[in-house]
Amino acid sequence: MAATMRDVKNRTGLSLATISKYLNGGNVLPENKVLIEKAIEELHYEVNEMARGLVKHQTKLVGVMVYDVESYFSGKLLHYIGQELRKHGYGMLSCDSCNDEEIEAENLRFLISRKVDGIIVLPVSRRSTFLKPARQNKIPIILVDRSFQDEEFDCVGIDNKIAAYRAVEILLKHNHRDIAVIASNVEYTGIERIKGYEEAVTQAGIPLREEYIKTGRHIAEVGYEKMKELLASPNRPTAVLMGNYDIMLGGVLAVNESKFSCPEDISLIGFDNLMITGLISPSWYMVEQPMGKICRKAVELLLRRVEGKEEEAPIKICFGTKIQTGDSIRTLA
Amino acid sequence: MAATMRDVKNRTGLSLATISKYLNGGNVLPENKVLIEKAIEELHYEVNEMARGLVKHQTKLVGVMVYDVESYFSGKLLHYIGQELRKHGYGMLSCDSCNDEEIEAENLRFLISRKVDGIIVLPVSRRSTFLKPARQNKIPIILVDRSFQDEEFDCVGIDNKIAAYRAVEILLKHNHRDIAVIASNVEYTGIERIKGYEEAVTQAGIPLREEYIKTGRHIAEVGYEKMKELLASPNRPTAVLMGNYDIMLGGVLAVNESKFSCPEDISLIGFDNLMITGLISPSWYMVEQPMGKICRKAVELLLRRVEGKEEEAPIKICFGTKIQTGDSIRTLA
DNA sequence: AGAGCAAAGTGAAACGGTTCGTGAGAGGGA
DNA sequence: TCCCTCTCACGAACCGTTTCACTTTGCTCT
Repeated sequence: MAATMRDVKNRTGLSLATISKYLNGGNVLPENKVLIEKAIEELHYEVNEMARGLVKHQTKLVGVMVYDVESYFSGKLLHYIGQELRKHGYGMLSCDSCNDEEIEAENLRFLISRKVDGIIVLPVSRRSTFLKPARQNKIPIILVDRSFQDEEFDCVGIDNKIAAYRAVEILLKHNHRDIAVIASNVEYTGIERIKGYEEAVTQAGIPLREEYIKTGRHIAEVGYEKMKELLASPNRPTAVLMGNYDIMLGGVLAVNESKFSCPEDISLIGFDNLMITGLISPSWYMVEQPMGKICRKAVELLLRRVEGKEEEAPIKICFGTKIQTGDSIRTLA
Repeated sequence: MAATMRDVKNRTGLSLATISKYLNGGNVLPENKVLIEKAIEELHYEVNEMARGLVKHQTKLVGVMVYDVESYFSGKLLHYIGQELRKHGYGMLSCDSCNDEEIEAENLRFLISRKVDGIIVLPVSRRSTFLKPARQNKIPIILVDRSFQDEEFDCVGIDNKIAAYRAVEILLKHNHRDIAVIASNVEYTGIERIKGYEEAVTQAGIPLREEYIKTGRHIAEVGYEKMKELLASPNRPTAVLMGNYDIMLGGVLAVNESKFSCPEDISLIGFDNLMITGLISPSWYMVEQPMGKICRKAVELLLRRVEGKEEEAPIKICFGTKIQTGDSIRTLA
């Protein structure tokens, strides 16, 4: 059995209150300080954060729910958020929603029963209803990357419409006019990106074509299937915007398997940066999100809520994006 | 403030003991059961796992420490372990050691003060000394993938020597004789793999060449640098075994940047499977670890320790590996 | 020397659960 | 009808901290 404060008390002859004061940085006589430190050392005493949490009504634990840990984007997010949280003395309880709304709802209950101080969520669901139990328990929530229309939550991310708009702009500058998009239509983010695409194309005076707008779930398989459809089409586009990391993964796989090559036959621009960029030939044009900044801001915002400066209004924070250049776009005549 | 058992008690008129019995699946009169369920529903009551843990001396939390979350291997591991843990009602507290021994030691203290029930670790350090505090606190520990020589811990992984041996065997079968290896020499796993390489080469009657054995830290940069050295060497090898995922990442990057191409000029075989395999041309030969199995076993073993069947002796479990074929090896005349 | 006052120390009551030893009531057999 | 047994319910103690309201200690100042 691990040592407790009572053991330290017995060894030093001091009271629990004094030990507690020492542990929390209060003033203690130098000789007592030495005494306590010696006892802690000898007993290998470590504060029981659980007991502390019980009386302080905080666990120093933050729940992080991501739509799919296997996705590179989620993994990266977990990395940054975990690091940032630790810096502030918080632990991270991560949950994988496996792209499944039911699992997501169940994960939330789990986090609530764990009494986490706050939750950061990169959601699967399109509607915020599943977050209700957390609301009822007054647990602060920060949305990352994806937002909802139907209710007001704090949210940190990028302006997806503008980001997609800029990506299409690049393609237009290379004289492409037959531009398609493959994106997710199951979450707000994807829908915004499609809007950005439509706006850019329309503003360039090009009529929108139904067949050039491919949508589906936020998974690699969708990218793969839809890219195949585009390549097989009699009106094969000259360029494609792939609206998120997973779709890009599938899309490029489809191109590699086909008789067409990039950028000779088809120009590509993707979303979200990859660690593996250097491994791929040709290197890609990509819309890059400032993941580090996003995560730092999300944690900062959450902790402000947790520490309870009762600022009511939900805050939405948008960061700008960068375009990473590559060889995946061909300039047309 | 969230509802507590006391609220349920007041609403039902029953005692705390009865509510507790209900919550833990004990027998309660049907009418009381209905009463309790109604109260829980109305109050949105959720058990406070922290308070429960305090008296039961368990947090239902497992710490998982990985050497570097950014590494694909670590991410995958976290995914499987987290999933498995949840299945058993445990939460996962994940820590990133950032390839730094000091951070690793600090993370351990963090987990101990969090009173985790057990720890699964994919270590950075080569020596087990940093795990001492956990030992003193009698927290069960399972090592995954990497092991130590100097002390006895439970460990789940693969037989690294044999895996590397088999990889070299493949190269030999394709008539390669000038075979180099790039691997990590900072941890047991890498050292074992180098041994497997040496054994296979020696047994084929080929003398070992100092210049063909490149070692360094377990990071992509090492793979990049060492591969460059090999390619620039007057005795350029015809084939290279890349001893882990990160080194492979760097190694392939170096080849792509060079005037040489794979498999025409140089044959490659790597370690650990990638999600992105399909994206890369040529597709790679790789030694594949059964990650799912490894993680399931690690969790199973840990939970057995946690539940305290006091089997003393440390257990080492080795799974077999598979070779994934690809186009990255050329058959020599 | 004695009053006054910080600074440091203390005991006890929480926090939200579990569990153990008892007690009350229902049902069954003689 | 009485006794025994079985099922549920209950009160109180406890888990390892923090914190509140005091008390003690040791100085300084007059």
